Amino acid sequence: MPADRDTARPAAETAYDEIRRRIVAGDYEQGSPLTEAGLSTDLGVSRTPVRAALTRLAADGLVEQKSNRRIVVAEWGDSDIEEIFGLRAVLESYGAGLAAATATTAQTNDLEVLCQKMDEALAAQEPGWLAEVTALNNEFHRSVLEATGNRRLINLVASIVEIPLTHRTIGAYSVRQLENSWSEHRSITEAFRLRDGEWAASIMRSHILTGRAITQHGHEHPTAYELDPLAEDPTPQGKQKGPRR
Amino acid sequence: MPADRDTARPAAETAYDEIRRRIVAGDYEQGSPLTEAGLSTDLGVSRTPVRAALTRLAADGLVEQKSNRRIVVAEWGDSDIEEIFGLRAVLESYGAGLAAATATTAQTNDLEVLCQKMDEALAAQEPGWLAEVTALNNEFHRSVLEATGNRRLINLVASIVEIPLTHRTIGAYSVRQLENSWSEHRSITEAFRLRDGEWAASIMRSHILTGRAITQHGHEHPTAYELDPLAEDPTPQGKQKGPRR
DNA sequence: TGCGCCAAATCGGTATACAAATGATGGCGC
DNA sequence: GCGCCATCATTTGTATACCGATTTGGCGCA
Repeated sequence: MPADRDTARPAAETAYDEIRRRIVAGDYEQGSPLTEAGLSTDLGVSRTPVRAALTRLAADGLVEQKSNRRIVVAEWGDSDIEEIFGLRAVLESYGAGLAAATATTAQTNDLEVLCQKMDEALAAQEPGWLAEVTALNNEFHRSVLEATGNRRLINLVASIVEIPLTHRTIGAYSVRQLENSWSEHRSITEAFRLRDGEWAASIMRSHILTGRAITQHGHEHPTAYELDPLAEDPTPQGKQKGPRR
Repeated sequence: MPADRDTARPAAETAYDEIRRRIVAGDYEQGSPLTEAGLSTDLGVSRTPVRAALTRLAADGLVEQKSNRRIVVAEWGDSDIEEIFGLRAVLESYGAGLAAATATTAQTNDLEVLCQKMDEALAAQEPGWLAEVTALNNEFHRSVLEATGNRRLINLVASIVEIPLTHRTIGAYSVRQLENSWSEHRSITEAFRLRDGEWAASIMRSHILTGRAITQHGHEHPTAYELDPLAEDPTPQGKQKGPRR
C-alpha cells in the first residue's frame, strides 16, 4: 500500500476513476456486491469519497442499488447491447447530421487527420495497434459529436457508450471489416466537407448498425487475423483480489 | 425546524427531491451558488446527504460545478430548449416506433384511457385543469416510453425532460393547440393499435416539433384563455423560505 | 432432527470534526 | 493614493464515530 498518496488530485475523483476502471476492465464479477468498507481499504481512502464515487457510478448505470440497499456491479446481457447500439444509431446519426451541416473547416480537417492516423495504424500494425485503433475510433465518434456543440447530446451518448463493451467490440472485427469501417469514417468526413447532413447521418447510422451486426453475429466466422492478443488488453498486470465474498 | 424527522425515508433522497423541486420550481436564480452548509440548515439535515443530493443533481445536469469547485444552479437559454426538443424528437419518436410495433393490447388500452381522461379534463376545465393536463401529458409520453421496455431509453429521456420547462410549456398552448395536441396523442394510440411503428414514430416526431414551435414562437400571439393562473402551480401552500442570498 | 427465534456482527446512512484551499478584506509600504 | 501582500473567513474535501437495520449463524425447543 503506497504511503504517499497523490494529494494533488481530489481523492473522490481518483476513487471514481479507479472503481470505474476496474468495472470496465471486468475485474469484478457482474452482480457482485461492492461494499464501501472494502473499497475504502482497497483504495486507501475513507468511505466518504468511495460513497461519492459509487453515487456517480450509480448515475452512470455501472452499478445498481439493490432493494436491500446493497450495491452491486451492474449486470447486462444481449438485450443491453441491443439497446445500446440502437440508441447509438439514433443519437449519433442525429449528431452527424447536425454536425455535418454546420461543421467548420477546422473540424472537418480534424476528422481527416484521424482518418489519416487510422490508415497509418492499419498499415503499420505495430504491437498494440488494436488498442490504438480503438482509441482512434472512439476519438472519431467523439469528434463528430463535439462538432455539434450540443452538450446534452454529447453527455447522452457518453452515458451510454462507456461500457465494458467497446474493448471487446473491436476484437470482433476482421481486418477486412475494420477497413470497411474506416472507409465509412472517410465517407462521413467527406459528407462533412460537403455540408451534407443527410448523407452524414445516413452513413453514421449504417456504420453503427454494421457494428451491431458484427458484434452480435460476427464472432462465429471471423476472418480472424490473429495478432498478439495481449495488445487488446491495456491492463495486463495481475489484478488485486476480486470482489469480496 | 421540525424535530420529528420522517425517519421512514432516507434523508439523502428527501434532500434530492426537495432541492430538485426547488430548482425546477424556479426558487433559485439561475447561476446562483448553492452552499452545502446553507442547504444543510435549510433542509434540517447534515451536509452528507446534501452532498449526495448535489452529486446526483450534477449528474442530472441541474446544477453545475464551476471551476473553483463551487456549485451553482445550471443556467440555460434558448439554445437549451432547442437542444431538448431536438433530442426529444429523436428519442421519443424512436421509442414510439419501437413501442408501437411490440405493444401489448393492455399497453395500448392504457394510452386510450389517458386520452379519455384528457378529453374529460378539457371538457370540464375545472380549477387546476392545466396542472392535470400537464400531468396527463407527461404520463402519456412516459407510458409510450415504458412500453418499449428499453430502460436505457427511458432514463435518457428522463434525464433530458425533467427541467424547469414543462410547467411553463403547457401555458404557451392555446386551447385550440391543446386540442390538436391531444388529437395527436389519439393518433399515436391508433398507430399502436395497428402496430404501425413507422406511423407512430412519425406522429410523435411531428408532435414534439410542434411543441417546439409553440414554445418558441407561440408566446407572441396566444389565443390565451386566461384561467386561474395559480392552478398552474401544483404546490400552493407556502413553502419554506426561498433561496438564501 | 428440523424449525424457529434470538443475538451478534456487518453494512449502509447520517452527523460531525478537522484540514486544506480559495476568495476577500484590510493594512502597510512605496 | 494606489497597489501588493498577508491574514482571516468561508467553503469544500476527507475522515471517523455513531446508529439503525438487515442478515446470518447458533442455540434451544418441539
